[in-house]
Parts: sequence; C-alpha cells; structure tokens
Amino acid sequence: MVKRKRGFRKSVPTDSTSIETANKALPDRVDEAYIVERIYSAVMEHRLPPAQKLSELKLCEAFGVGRMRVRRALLLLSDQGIVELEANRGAFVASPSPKEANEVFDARMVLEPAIARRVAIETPPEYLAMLRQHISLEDEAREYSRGADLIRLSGEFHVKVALASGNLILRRVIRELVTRSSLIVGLFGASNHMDCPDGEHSDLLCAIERGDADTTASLMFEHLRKIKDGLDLAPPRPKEGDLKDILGLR
Amino acid sequence: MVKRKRGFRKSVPTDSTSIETANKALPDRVDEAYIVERIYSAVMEHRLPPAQKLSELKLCEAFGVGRMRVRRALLLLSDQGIVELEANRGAFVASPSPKEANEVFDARMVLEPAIARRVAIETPPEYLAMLRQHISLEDEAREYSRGADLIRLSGEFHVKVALASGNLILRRVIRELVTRSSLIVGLFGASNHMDCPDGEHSDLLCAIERGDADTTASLMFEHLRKIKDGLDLAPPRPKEGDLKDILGLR
DNA sequence: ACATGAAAAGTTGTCAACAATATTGATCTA
DNA sequence: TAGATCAATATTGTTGACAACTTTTCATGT
Repeated sequence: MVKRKRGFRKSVPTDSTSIETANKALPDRVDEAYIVERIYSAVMEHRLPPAQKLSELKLCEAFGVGRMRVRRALLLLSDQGIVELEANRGAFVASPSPKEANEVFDARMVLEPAIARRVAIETPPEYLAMLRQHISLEDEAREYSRGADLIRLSGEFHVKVALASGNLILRRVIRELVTRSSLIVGLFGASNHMDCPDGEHSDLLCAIERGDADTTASLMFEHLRKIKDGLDLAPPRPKEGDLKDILGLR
Repeated sequence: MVKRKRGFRKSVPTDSTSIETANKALPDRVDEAYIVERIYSAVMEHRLPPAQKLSELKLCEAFGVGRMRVRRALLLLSDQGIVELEANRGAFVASPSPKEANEVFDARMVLEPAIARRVAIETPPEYLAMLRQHISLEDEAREYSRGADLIRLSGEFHVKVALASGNLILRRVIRELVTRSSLIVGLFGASNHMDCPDGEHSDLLCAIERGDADTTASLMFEHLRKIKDGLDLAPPRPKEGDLKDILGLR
C-alpha cells in the first residue's frame, strides 16, 4: 500500500523531467494559479517537452499540495491548450498538430500587429523603459549563449509588448498564444531555429518609440511570419487512428 | 422571408433565478463544457444578472450532476472573468467595475477591427452566407420586438465575424469578451441602450463582402466606440474598502 | 426597541476511501 | 522467440463524509 505523504514541501527529490528544475521556495499558500504559472514557465523554457506526462501524484509531491489543487490546475491548463487531458489516462503537455500550429500563428499574426500598433500610438514611458531593458536582457543572454534564457526571453518580449498596452486582457491573450507557440517551436522548429531573429525585437521597439504605427504593425507581422516560416509544418504527422490509412487497410 | 431553423421554445414557467429558463433536455453526458456553455448563454441573454449567486447545490440540481462537475465549471468560468469566486462564500456572476468594463471594450477595439479586416480580405463564401443569415435573424427579432433574442443576437454577430476568419482561437477570444460585454451592458447600459445600433452590422457586412479592408476595420472600430459611448461608466462605484476614504478617515 | 452575542443552519473547502480504467508483467502456447 | 492471455499493479475518476467558514436566527441584557 502506498501511503500518501502530504505536506512535506521542502527539497523534494526531482528527476530530470520535473517541472521544479529551477528549485524555488514554494510560497506559503500554493493555489491553482501558482501551479499554472509554474507549468507555464516550464513550457516557455522548454523544460517540459510536448507529450510529457504530468502525473497527478508527482505534481502533488512537487508542490506539496493535495490532489484537488493539481487537478484544478490541470483543468485550467487544458482549457488554454497547454495541456491535454485524456480520460482515465491523465494529463500530458500538449503536442499541437501542424494544423493547430498554423492556427496559433495565424491568430498571432492577426492580433499582435494590432496590439503593437496600439502600443506605438500611445504608451506610458515606463513601459518603453521596460521593453528597452528587456531587450538588453536578451542581448546579454545571447552574448553568453544562455540558450534556455534566450528562448524564454524571446517569448516574453511579445508578452511584454502586449502588456505595454496597459491592458491586462490583451496581455493574457498573447501570453496564452506565446506559450503554445513555445510548444510548437519545440516540435516543429527546424535545426537552424531562430526563435526570434536577432535584431528584430530591437527594430520593433525603435518603431514603437518613434510612434510609427504602420511600421510597427508591419514589422510585427513580418517578424511573426519569419518565425512561422522557420517552422517545418509541412507533413501533417499521422495521428493514432490513421495507421489503417497508411497501411491501405481502409 | 426567413426560415427559422430553431424557432419555437416552449415557454415554461420558471423562477427568476434559474439558469434553466429555456428548458432544454439535458444531454446524456453533462460535462464541464456543457455547464459552461449554458451559463455563457444565460449571461448573453441577460437571464443571469451580474452578482447573481450561483449556488453549487442549485446548479447540481439544475444539471443533475455531482458537485465536482459544477465546481470545475465554475473554476473555468472564473478564469474567463464571467464568474467571481469568493473563498468560502461561493460563486457569483461577475459584476465588472467601470475600470474592467473599460478594459474589455478597450481590448475589443484593438482586436475586433483587426479580425474584421482579416475577414474582409479573405473569407470562404459559406461564412458570408452565415453572416447574412444572421443579420436577417436580427432584423426579424427587431421587427417582432423580441428583446431578449435581439440582445443575444447582437452579441453573437461579433462572435460569428470572428468565426468567419476560420480561426477558432480568434472566435474563442472574442466570445469571451462579448460575454463579458453582455454583463457590462447590463450594468452600465443607459436607458436608451442601443446594444448594437440598427443598421451597423449590415453596413459592416457590406464592407466585408466587397473586400474593403480599411473600411471594415474602421466601421468595426466606430461601432464598438458607439456601444461603449452608450454606457455610463462615469462614476467608479466605491468598493468595500473605500469607506474610509469616503468618510475621510485615511 | 435596539444592540450584542451566541447558537443553529446552511454553504463551501478539503480529504480519504472507493470504483473504474489503463498499464505492466508474468505465464502459456504455437 | 514471438505473440497472446490474464492476473497484478498503478493511475485516474467519483463519491460521500467531514471540517471550516459564513450567514441567519434567536435569546439576552441594557
């Protein structure tokens, strides 16, 4: 019989796939939002690969929390397309199909230029400073070849641009899409993957700073198109049930 | 004349707090998504007013479901800003503050013109037909003064425009915002509330049909601005803790 | 009559046991 | 040995009981 040990929340032994790789002290009160947040981060940093099993028990131990909290967090994540729930089989990090990948980038190419345009038109100076600082973080990560950080920062830039609109709803929408994009890049990124080509974030910010709305929107659009074109979405991977088709047994 | 697809609804007397006002046969398998869907609809039709208590027990009875399902549905709804969860007090239909209301319409005025523009540029004909048909439904509801239907249809039009992009992510984003808008209109709508001024949806569709992207985007923007201007967002209602301020006890 | 406070009732939050399903592993057969 | 069959194990899904908290009711004293 397995006895459930609940409540020890310090120095839980974690394997390489653990989402607690970057061990942080857990907050006093771990709620669903916190678990969601941590899984979000792990996905953004490519520490949680697509299709990774997310066992309830392991999550319970990792966060020192009862099963209910974990299940609620997984439900929220599945509602946002970050996690896939399979009945009686459990939760897995989502592995988007090429079709879904297309849809995500399609949505981003519609939404993000509009948001960026708005930011270019009117933005409090403190947000511009934040974006500048972020870009220097990216430069630093690139200089020291800190790949994991660069991946995360590249995504976060887009979230911060949305945040610069001052509208948390827009930030939330983009954050969801950026996180899913992180999974997509992990799956379909070609070997020469430039998640966010070098100078483009800087160019974008320049356009924003000088209030050039049209250029900003178009730079954002092209930027996203470049990322998408860098993916290898051609072969729609067969799904489970398609074996019959492949073997000509229909 | 317009053929009404799903026309008659048996008028069943129900108490005012039931979300099952429009009694439908429950599906065999009621899952979280279904409950969420029904509450969405009830909010869109202004049958569920802001701040309405959503008791777990009553929802369990209404849907013939265990408490777990209801709780999971409420969690999803709260994540989308449709419902507010207060610890140990339960779930209430959200009643957005003027600030939140501003944020919602602000987001819509950024996103929806961009989506509409995209629809104007390229849309499968079947979607255009769907939009035309929808407008005739609106006309019919207006002609027969079926207010509840008109409210719902006015919101649904915006969702369908997003759907016409062929991108379900965009549809989902807009649906969430439209539903929250429904709450906002219920709270702040002036007496002469024109949820969606008469001919504007039709004008918008015309611009879409002739592929005039710029006009489409600008019509959508102005349309939303008009709706927002029709709201009375002036007096930021005091919240709980502000009593001290009011009484000058700070 | 009013305010105060304690008990009662009702609702939500949490947990643990149980049921249902999936996965693993051992055994058997051709 | 490869494959199939079936028991053993592990994981997830569900339910009901109980704890924690809030709201209501009611008794008491001024």
